[in-house]
Amino acid sequence: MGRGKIEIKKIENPTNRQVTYSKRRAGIMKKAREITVLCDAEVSLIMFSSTGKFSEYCSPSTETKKVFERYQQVSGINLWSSQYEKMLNTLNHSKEINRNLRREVRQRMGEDLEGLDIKELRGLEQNIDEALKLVRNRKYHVISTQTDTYKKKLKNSQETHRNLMHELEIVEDHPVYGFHEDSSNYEGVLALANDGSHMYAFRVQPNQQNLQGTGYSSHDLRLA
Amino acid sequence: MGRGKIEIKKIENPTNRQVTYSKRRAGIMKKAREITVLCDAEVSLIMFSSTGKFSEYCSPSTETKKVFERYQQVSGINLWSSQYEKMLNTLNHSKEINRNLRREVRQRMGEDLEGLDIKELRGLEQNIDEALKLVRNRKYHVISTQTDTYKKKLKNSQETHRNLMHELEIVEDHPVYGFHEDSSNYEGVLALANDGSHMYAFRVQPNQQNLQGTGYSSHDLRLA
DNA sequence: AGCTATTGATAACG
DNA sequence: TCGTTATCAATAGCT
Repeated sequence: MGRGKIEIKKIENPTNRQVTYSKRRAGIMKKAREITVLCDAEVSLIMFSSTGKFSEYCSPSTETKKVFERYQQVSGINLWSSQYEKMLNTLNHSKEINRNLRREVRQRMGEDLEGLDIKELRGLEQNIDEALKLVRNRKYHVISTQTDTYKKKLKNSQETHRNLMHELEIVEDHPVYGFHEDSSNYEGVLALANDGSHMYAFRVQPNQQNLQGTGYSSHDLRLA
Repeated sequence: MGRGKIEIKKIENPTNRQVTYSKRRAGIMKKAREITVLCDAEVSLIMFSSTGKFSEYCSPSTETKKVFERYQQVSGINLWSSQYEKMLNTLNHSKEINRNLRREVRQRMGEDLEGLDIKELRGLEQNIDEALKLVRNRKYHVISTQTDTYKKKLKNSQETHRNLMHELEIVEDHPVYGFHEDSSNYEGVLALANDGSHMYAFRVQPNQQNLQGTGYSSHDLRLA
């Protein structure tokens, strides 16, 4: 079709090639459009010219993406194997780390110890023992900091109150009236710090409860 | 082109439609082949007939998969977002769990305690204390089991030896000669169980050393 | 599937 | 890139 038959082989003249590409691209696009309409077909056509210019046609009822998915189903070719498998590996890796971390946590809680030999048990014991000391120290540190704060607050409040009394010229001897609530709070902290009888589930990550299989409270793990 | 012009709209007669599809499919395939050769282009053409029959053409130099990848790059459309994003979510989720587990482990080692209040510290302390007891119990259990085994072995060996002596009619009084090695092993176990001075890194998952950031030994974590 | 009259696509040129 | 046109190619309708 044209002013003369042409051989089907690469057009060496780049200008001619580009012109021919444009014309034939239009033609093939039209054909694609026609076949989709006439024959109710689903078509995806993607073209890159030799200069890298990209064009596509896709039947209106669908998307290129959908066609690809269907293509994948029919052809059995996994289009995203490279990306997908990479990620799958990463995921499996992450899950394995997860399993191991969970096991470590359980062992640090005194569970799942069957697989450990004496050496490991001794290591674990020492390690936990040290951890206990560290946690105790930290607790005492926090407690003392907090009691100091309360003491200061109390002192300040008392002074403020006393000054207030003076200013109001009520010089009767009501020693620290009005501070009952504060001082009870202060005692509450001490009680909290020393009372070891109240058992509750220690939960390091309270926001984790909805995640699959990751209630981290000691209680949960002990029951699992 | 044909014995008469036709309107470009769906052919209602299914037989006709199928015939036209076949003919035009051949035509468009040929066009695709021609443009790839003539213009040195890269082409992917995928078609599904109304009956679901699948055909494809792809320029010889490449693969449909490659074309898709290039398409994705150029169009900016993430073709496998559904699959991919799902997995990405799972991965991120897994990583978050991981982070939290790591934190839990660190806290159970007495690190990273700054974020915990008194209540939580007390919970952690109690929890670790209990874990310590459990680990100790387990250790003693293993030790006693192992010493029992050694005792039995020793006894058996002595008896065997004695019988042997008898059979060889060497009736001189060499009490348990030949058992020096065994009994020293037995003592080694006890020494191992009671010697608390020898510091070494407890490593729950020795096979994890190559995984990113997951040397689980107490030593590693303490230095991290 | 073939055939062929007819329309459609396009190569060459302006 | 665009229009024209002579020519070849595709195909609609029929067998």
